[in-house]
Amino acid sequence: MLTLNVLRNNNLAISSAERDVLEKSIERTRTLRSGQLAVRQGVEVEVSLLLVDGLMTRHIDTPDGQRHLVGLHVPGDFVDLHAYVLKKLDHDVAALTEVRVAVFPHETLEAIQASNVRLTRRLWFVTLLDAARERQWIYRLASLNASQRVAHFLCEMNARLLAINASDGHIYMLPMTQNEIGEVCSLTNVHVSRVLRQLRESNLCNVRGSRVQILDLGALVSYASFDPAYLFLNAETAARAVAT
Amino acid sequence: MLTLNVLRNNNLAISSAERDVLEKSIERTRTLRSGQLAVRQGVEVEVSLLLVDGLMTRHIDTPDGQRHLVGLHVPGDFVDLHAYVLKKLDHDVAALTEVRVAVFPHETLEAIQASNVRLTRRLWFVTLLDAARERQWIYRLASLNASQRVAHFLCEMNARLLAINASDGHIYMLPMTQNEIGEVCSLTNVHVSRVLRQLRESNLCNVRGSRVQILDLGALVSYASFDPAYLFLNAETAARAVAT
DNA sequence: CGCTAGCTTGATCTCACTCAATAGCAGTGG
DNA sequence: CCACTGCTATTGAGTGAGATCAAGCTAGCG
Repeated sequence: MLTLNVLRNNNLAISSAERDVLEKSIERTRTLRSGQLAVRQGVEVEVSLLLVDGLMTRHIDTPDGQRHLVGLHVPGDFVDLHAYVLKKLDHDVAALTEVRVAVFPHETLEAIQASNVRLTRRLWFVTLLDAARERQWIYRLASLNASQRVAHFLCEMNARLLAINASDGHIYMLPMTQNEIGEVCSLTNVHVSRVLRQLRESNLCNVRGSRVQILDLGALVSYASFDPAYLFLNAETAARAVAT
Repeated sequence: MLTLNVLRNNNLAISSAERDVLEKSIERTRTLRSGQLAVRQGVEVEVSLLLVDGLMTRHIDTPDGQRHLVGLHVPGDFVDLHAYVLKKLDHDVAALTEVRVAVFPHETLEAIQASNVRLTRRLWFVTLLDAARERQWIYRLASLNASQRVAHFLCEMNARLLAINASDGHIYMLPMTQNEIGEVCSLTNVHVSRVLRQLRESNLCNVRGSRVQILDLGALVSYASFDPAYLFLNAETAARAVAT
């Protein structure tokens, strides 16, 4: 009963009975070291992974060896549930930090789909939640400037970590290098450094190493035009994600 | 039996029996005029729409009145099937041209989900196909320069229109203004104009008004780093999408 | 102690934006 | 028939945000 504790305090409307069903579907847990690839683009897979601890990325490699993040996962997220349906993914999945994942064989997911309409809908829902976040990432790249993008990303992570009690609303740990933040926001590490200084000097937030401290959440949210609707949080969490 | 003819020649592995089931789920068809909003962000909906004819957009409005496309739909696409699961969307859906859509009440989709596991999986699949395209749009914005982005977009549309026999592999109609292409690629209309000229002068493709003529598909694909894997086309269509 | 990875800061450059002017074309009405 | 309006596309000139290149700096760690 311990593995899926992370699903207890989140915003998914999953009942404890359903959590038990999922818990029973876990074949085993795995640990991946930082940087390790979990799923490679184009390779057929037969299991899906739920992230229990750490951070994982979805990223697309470019021909010139760069990579770009198209998703970032926190504990409680299925990192590749869409592989249950797509079978082959259009992107890589990798561990950003050392992580622990729960392994769900697709056979057991098929059993759930055949027997439990409501839980199936919840699983479908979380795959579409990923999609909603991806759309917002498009918006972020298309409409915001460098510092707004970083601010928006920091707001998103704050909101998502709030939902799993990994942020107190103002301070959270984000074990990412400035280079990796750049891979999210499509900026060079050099410019991320400048942007973080600017956000610090504007008294919006203070990012030092892995520690993110939001100094003025309301101002940061407004600066980044952050609206957490796309995260489908419960009302209380959504409120905390935008103001004190 | 006419409405869903568009599903006949595409890449979805939907049997004719399943197409019949879908056909019977159509409550009615609607016509929307160019520019008309079909779904507004945040408003609960009870039907989903399948695009039968014309082009539709998914877009996010910015606070300053700009809009950015996060998706573009061609005939045969469900434009908001994800609303069946999410209930409220995180973005708007609008008609780009005059369009005809088939209306699927969510009740009938629920009936399908309760009774037809395989078809449900196909529906889930197409919602995830949208997500795969959205990820590629992130990649496009993050990794490609202006002319590569436009080239990539033109390759994508060629591939998708090939799948529904609306492109012969080199020439297709794309009723979009340069401003709208800019909303896809995050460029100003002025720069889109320059980019199209550049692509024309490089003998890659010739875009005039609504007519797109690809002069050298192999070169265009290579220039844009276009790999159609994310579209999950059948092998034959995928091959035609990248070369003669 | 030296090595390496990550961060910081400065100088320069460039791609795409902004502003602005012009042309083409369709529709509309006198 | 032409004049007028509005939308779309084109082209030029100037500007700026963020990239690139390069040099130090800091801190953890064998």
